[in-house]
Amino acid sequence: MAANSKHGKPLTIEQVAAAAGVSTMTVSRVLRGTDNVAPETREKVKACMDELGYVHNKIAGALAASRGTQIAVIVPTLDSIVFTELLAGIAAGLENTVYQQVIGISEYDKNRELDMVRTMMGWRPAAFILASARHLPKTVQVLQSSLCPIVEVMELVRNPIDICVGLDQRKAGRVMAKHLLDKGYKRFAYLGSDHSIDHAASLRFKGFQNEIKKHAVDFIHKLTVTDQSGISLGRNYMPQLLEQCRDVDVVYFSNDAVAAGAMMHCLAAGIEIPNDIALASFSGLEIASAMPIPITTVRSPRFEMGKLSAERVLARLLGENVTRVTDTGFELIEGASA
Amino acid sequence: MAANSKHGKPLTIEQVAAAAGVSTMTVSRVLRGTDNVAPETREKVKACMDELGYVHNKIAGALAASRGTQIAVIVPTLDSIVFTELLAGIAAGLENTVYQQVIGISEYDKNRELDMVRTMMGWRPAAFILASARHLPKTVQVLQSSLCPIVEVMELVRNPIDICVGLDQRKAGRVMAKHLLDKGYKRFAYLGSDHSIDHAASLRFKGFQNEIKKHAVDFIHKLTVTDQSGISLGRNYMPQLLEQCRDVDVVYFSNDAVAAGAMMHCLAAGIEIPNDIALASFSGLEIASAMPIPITTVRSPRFEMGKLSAERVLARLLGENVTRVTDTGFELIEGASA
DNA sequence: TTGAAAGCGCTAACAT
DNA sequence: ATGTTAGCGCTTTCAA
Repeated sequence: MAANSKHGKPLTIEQVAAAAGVSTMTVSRVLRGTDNVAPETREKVKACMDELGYVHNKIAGALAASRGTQIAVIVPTLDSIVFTELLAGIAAGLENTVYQQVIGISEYDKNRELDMVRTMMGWRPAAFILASARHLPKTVQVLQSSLCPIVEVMELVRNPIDICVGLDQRKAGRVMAKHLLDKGYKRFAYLGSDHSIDHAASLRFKGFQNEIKKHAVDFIHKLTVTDQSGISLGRNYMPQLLEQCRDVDVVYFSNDAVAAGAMMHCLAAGIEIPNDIALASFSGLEIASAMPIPITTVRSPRFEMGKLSAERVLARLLGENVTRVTDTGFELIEGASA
Repeated sequence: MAANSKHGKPLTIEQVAAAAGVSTMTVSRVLRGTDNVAPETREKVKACMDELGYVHNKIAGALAASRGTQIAVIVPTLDSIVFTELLAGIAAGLENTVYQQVIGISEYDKNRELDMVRTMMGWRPAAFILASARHLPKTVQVLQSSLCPIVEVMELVRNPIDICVGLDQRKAGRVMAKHLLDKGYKRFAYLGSDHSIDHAASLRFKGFQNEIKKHAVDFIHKLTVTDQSGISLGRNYMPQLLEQCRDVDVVYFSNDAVAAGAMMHCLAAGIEIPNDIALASFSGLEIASAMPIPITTVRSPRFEMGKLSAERVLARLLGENVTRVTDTGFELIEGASA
């Protein structure tokens, strides 16, 4: 029977030590699985911990060892599968280590990001992983002062604060533009969330635009809105886009959720894809391939990026030398929408 | 200029105190915004903290105060918007308090949930919020020994461990069944993820089934699969369902993502909704209303449940008396799919 | 309004 | 293989 803390206060190592007839240090060793403890002693201590229902106090542990086991992760939102898959990747990379991720949401707001960094820093995390590459100068300064590994993930940058794992967003735009040009499309439009919100999307836009400009064409229309990015954005603004420019061949979207929403409108309105209009996008989400007409898109390896970020962090924490910038690449997925 | 820790180790309160010419206690008071500190002293200390780039060490703080400011939240997955909206609600409820949520993912696995609870308990959280109502007995025991507020959210239960905020899942099923019966549907089928995985979905199924049985009908077919719940599940298994029973009027789904996937198949296959077949579901997700034919569904108030959970926790932490069980209700949303 | 002393529960570093 | 000692950086409690 567990005789755990009905006494008001949680148990301490000392009580376990007393019960097992050993010193607190021995219990501490068993707890951390370190050093050499005699197998029988270990078993005895473990039995006592079980019976008493003792739970290791990591607050005291982290203070004494002056290092934590939390990895602070900041993502812009959890509303996009892109970031939840990233988190799943990080979790996978951290599996079977002493480290755990602690998630913060910045809501695409740089000031909030700074607040989050400060708050999390209070818990003295072992490392930071940020799913963005644009920060306030102050944020960078605070991060650097922590002297711990810092990963910027998703977007490839030349001069990361510390470590970068990402893909070349401009190139993703270029590649899609090239693909569409090769297919003979000439009259392009763009629909997406506001570029000041989603920096990666704006880089893709620029990459795309640069490519088509090489062929002496430009977007004949660009509609960006400050609504929350997602299916509804595409569903709600596609009619407006089509009204504003009837002579479009193909629409490029900021991401698959928006493209899916736009396709919903087309299906509802009897607009034929890709005959009346073609659609192309970025992300490689489940929904893109599940649509009645699979969406032509570019898949970003979110899970892999998350896993790699975690691995970089672990390597660094072990004192290993680590590749500072990793281009994870991406994959063009040809659907039937273009 | 910030002269922060280039010295290797992070700054301590002591160094701030020295710089400001006060005791560490005074700095501590400023840090926590408690007690009475002379306004001028406060300003002076704050200025020093800013200049030095000091970040409050919450590990030491939590240890000394023997109480943490983290709220442990465990959700089954982040792959469903249902849970990310719940988290957003919790975050909203915690806004402008000293508390922050720490998120854990159980992956619908009760053993993992126990592990998570134990791990999180190590950080001595101020409270637990669990987005499920079924736990291992050991999990319940460990939770109870923590003596802190425990909220079970999403599913309404009679005898919660401590506090419950949720909706009556059976009733949600019943209400939809009634709605469909009223519309004259008679031949029902079901498609969803395996009931051993998603307990709430199985309750809705049972509620639905009980209601139709009152009218002397039962599901003519039920297809449950262990694939990960989502759009793909509906998209991939709808053909199989239709093949196995061609004479169905209406299909009830475990949730909107599955229903949306199924509708994708129908659209692709030229099956007319709701004439050839009607679809009905549960969740009230963005995608349900964005489909070319909006899906008839039942909306669960995820955000509100999250917010309320946080509020209950805060009230309890303030020593207030708290309603133990709250039925948040739900809303039938009539689309065009049934 | 401010300060001094005594821990919070654990672990590093050094014995033995 | 196990124990002893001295903190980790903060807050509590009590005093001034």
